[in-house]
Amino acid sequence: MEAYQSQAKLFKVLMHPARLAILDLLREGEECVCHMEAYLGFRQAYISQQLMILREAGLVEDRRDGWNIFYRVIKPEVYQVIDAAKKVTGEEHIRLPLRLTENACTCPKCIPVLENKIQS
Amino acid sequence: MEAYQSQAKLFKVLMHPARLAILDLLREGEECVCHMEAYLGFRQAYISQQLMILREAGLVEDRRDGWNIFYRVIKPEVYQVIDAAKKVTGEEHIRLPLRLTENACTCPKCIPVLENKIQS
DNA sequence: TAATCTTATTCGATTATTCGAATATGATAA
DNA sequence: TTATCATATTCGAATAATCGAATAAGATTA
Repeated sequence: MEAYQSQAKLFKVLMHPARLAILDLLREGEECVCHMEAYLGFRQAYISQQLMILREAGLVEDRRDGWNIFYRVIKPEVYQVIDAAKKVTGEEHIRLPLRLTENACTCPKCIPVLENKIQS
Repeated sequence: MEAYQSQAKLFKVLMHPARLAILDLLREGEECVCHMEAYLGFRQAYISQQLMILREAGLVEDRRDGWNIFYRVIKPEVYQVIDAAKKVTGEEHIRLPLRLTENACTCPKCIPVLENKIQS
């Protein structure tokens, strides 16, 4: 039965809507926490809590760049699990539009946009 | 965010070792409850509880045959989810040997064996 | 109908998860 | 070195999951 423990643990990590949303947001590459905050509409501390769980499960890793911390998925195989689950539930994949608002946060990905606005 | 609720619900069902073991046992077709009892070593009521959760999730269905009730998986796509999870956890698939003991229970699958013993 | 069989359900104590509020941490810029 | 920024952590109350024990349900045979 112990053979099923590690699988069960993975499913336990994936059983939460917010964590699934975060993983979906990271499909195309790393994002900083402030982006997740802006795009998903959760409080910062709440996102950080979910990221901690994903981190402890070994699914994501973080990297600091100046003031911001960027998260990326280090086990891309997890998307096969998620996509297979979508087939079971018969759910359409609704992709959130990235860059909802261009100045959602002040990370290096958004800063250039702000600077353009200031200069013009 | 509601888009992730049904996926999360599926993972919630799969996050339990006993339920994963039951699903694995049903890979090759239907089995009666007494078989699961004998092969998995759980109490009957416990197995029945887990089967109820699998049933309510729409993953399995039951069928009565005389005294026994046979369960079968009605969403075989769920095995793609489980197998994808195994790749993430890096776990070997340890298949339980079916028919551990031939007279584990008295369901129609085992009865012939018992009758042979009596006749000989 | 009564006895017997398999399976299902209910109850409840224990343990785990969720998530808001408050606060800590630690890098950075002045 | 102090203020400020993004992010992390801790705490705790509400809610949900787990699983043993007891018992119910419902088909079947005598």
